[in-house]
Amino acid sequence: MRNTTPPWVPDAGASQAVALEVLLRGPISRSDIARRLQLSPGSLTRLSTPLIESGLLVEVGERGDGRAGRPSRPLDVVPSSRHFIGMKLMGDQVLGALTDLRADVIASESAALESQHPDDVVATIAAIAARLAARVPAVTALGIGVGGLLDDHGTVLSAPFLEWEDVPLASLVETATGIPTVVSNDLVAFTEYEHWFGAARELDRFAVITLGAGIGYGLVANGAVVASPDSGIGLVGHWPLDPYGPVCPSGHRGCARSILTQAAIVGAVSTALGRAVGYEEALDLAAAGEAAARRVVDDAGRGLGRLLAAVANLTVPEMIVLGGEGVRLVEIARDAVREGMALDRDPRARDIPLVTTTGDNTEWCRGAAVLAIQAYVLPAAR
Amino acid sequence: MRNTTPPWVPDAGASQAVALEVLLRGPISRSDIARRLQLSPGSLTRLSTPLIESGLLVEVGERGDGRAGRPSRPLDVVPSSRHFIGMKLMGDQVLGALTDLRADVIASESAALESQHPDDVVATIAAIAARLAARVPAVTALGIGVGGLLDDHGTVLSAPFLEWEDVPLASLVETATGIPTVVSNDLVAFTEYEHWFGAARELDRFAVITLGAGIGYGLVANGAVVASPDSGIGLVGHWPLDPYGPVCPSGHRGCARSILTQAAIVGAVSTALGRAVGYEEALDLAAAGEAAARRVVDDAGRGLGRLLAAVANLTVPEMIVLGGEGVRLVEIARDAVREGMALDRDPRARDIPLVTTTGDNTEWCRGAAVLAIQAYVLPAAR
DNA sequence: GAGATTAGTTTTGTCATAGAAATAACCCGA
DNA sequence: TCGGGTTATTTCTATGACAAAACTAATCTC
Repeated sequence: MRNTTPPWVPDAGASQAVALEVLLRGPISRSDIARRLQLSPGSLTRLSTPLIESGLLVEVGERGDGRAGRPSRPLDVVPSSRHFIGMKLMGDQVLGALTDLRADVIASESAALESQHPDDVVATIAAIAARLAARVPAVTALGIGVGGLLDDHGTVLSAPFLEWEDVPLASLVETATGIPTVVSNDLVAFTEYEHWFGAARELDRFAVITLGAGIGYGLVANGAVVASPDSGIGLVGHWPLDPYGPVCPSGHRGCARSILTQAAIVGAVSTALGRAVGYEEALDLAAAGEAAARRVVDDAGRGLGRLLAAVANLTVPEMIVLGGEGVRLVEIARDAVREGMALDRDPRARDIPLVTTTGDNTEWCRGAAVLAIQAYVLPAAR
Repeated sequence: MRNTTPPWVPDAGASQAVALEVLLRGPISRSDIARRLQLSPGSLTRLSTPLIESGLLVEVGERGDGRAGRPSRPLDVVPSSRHFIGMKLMGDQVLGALTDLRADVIASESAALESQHPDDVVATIAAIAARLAARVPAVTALGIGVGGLLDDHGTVLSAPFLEWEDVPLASLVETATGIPTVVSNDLVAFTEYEHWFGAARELDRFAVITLGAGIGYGLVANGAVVASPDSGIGLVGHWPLDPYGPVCPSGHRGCARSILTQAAIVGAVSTALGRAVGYEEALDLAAAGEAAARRVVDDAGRGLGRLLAAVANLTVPEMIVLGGEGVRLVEIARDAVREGMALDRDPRARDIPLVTTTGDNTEWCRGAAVLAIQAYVLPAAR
């Protein structure tokens, strides 16, 4: 299984920029691109023609939007001209998705892990990749999101949920599959997805919070993801939200993990009701007005609101994207979230739009696919 | 008094980039610039020669640093080739400083405000500017830092400490002085200074916290200041630091303003001792081991530490710069600061260097001067 | 003093770009 | 229906910024 896809653009430089502009800003006319990139109209003809001839771009239906003048002939990428695979590595299973050039999911697969040994994990990854790759002529690149600490070369420095240390995952997978592979932090991947193709597309500043087994956080400022070697530690997990709240395993009182995680909510509601309930059931009960569940969910919502206020105060985002498997909490406890947010927020400060994603599990895979797309599309940084 | 300075560089583009590189990275050899800007050595000769001939750059003493090969002839800007004025506008007075191209202070002046009426304030500003400008052949640009909300064109939208709303300060001052004027938020200015010429020079990510009458905050991420229309509200002022702390005027318990400001510390120590003490005296008492002062100062230090932890967790900075008139608190309560920071920080997360500035009042002026320098030096953004 | 090494200059050819003018394709009102 | 206004795109050409390569310069090492 070899990578047979043609290169992204024949040459680097302005061609790259034009292609990237079309990839990111969807159908866009030559003149708009010229304005954005500060190029002359003539240059745009010269640059776009070979990209169209190579099959990467196409002219899509004219846009006669009622204005005077010759209608523009917007350009768009052919999403299906390249395919990518994005995977999310979890403690007990691997999720994978086959996507196009815009990270839209074409097919998805998953498989349970037999063990957490790197060899088994790589074999599982390769098996999923093979099944997904069989559906298309070629897969250009593969991205894997891992919750943990990583270096820049795709080595997992530390992933507690797998009990891994210093596993060169990218090169192992690349060898096993023959597909160029990038590995990065799952939250960085998720954030990149929102940045390139998701709800925060085109925004210069936004934050991401995910709810689920843990609390995830990602940040984009000045048009790029803010990442550091510490990304992956989960720095907001023990954020103090409620001085009178429950105690978490590390001994913090009322920290984000003790209030906001699925386990915390399930535990609190189960204890209150004297029977085991699931996460969705807990939210359903709260929505139906059951007093104990309502209280737990509202406390969580208020805590989330305070966390959002903290993020908003320190990073002045234009939007906050909420995601993760547990994101329905935001919907059920929307008033409490707003209330908690108002507590720590100056009334003069502008309202930050809160956007929730579907909470679908393939979200993580799309994020990982974006990593692969970026590795293919972006000028190689040396 | 007219602006007679020559333009920054004859043409835009690569020349700009070379000049900027030299301005920001101090003495630097042609070959280093070529590497940084991805230009060929030949291009560097071509680009640097006219800049040297125009008097902007000079070759400074050779650097034979023991390595083999021909020694480099580092280039540097001539700081005294251009002069700027930076001002800090306060409720009762105006501070001004005359600086060179690197925002180093040549002379400083201050004057009390007769009233807060815009006409009086502008007259005071113009008087200081005239006295400073008399010391040099020409002043290229003038920058003013204001604590409050501003728009992009130098209009003060809201400055509570002056009771101003919608005052077009930049154009008023420009008319009164004849010097091109920019007005911006004082914290943005301070942050730009640290970014361009201060302790955080060259860093890609850092945060700034200032202590004084209020608590200031600034952020640089991905190599640029993160600013929003909300910059200037003072969003960290009511950050919750201590659930059992004192109550601030807005009714928040244990918020940053109620613990960290000079007024809060002075008030707490004075109450405890039953007599009025000043800020420096309160810190002196704490340093000398006086129990009540020690306790107040340590509480403040711990609170500051928790604020720093919050900033560090959400913005993953490479450094935090601490400044403002009250910055000596950090020195006196260093252990408490570290302790507070450790409370909310994952032990696996890397240590963030804390750097304190002098707390000198001209710091704010240098920041404002950097605004003027940037307005002159940066390619005009359209 | 020869060779290695790094810095900077000169020279030359290429190619990307802007600029201008032409063409295309629409709208609108007469 | 036709011509004028308007915007998009193309064609053509001249400029000039750039890289590449060869060369000079100035040091260190052996």
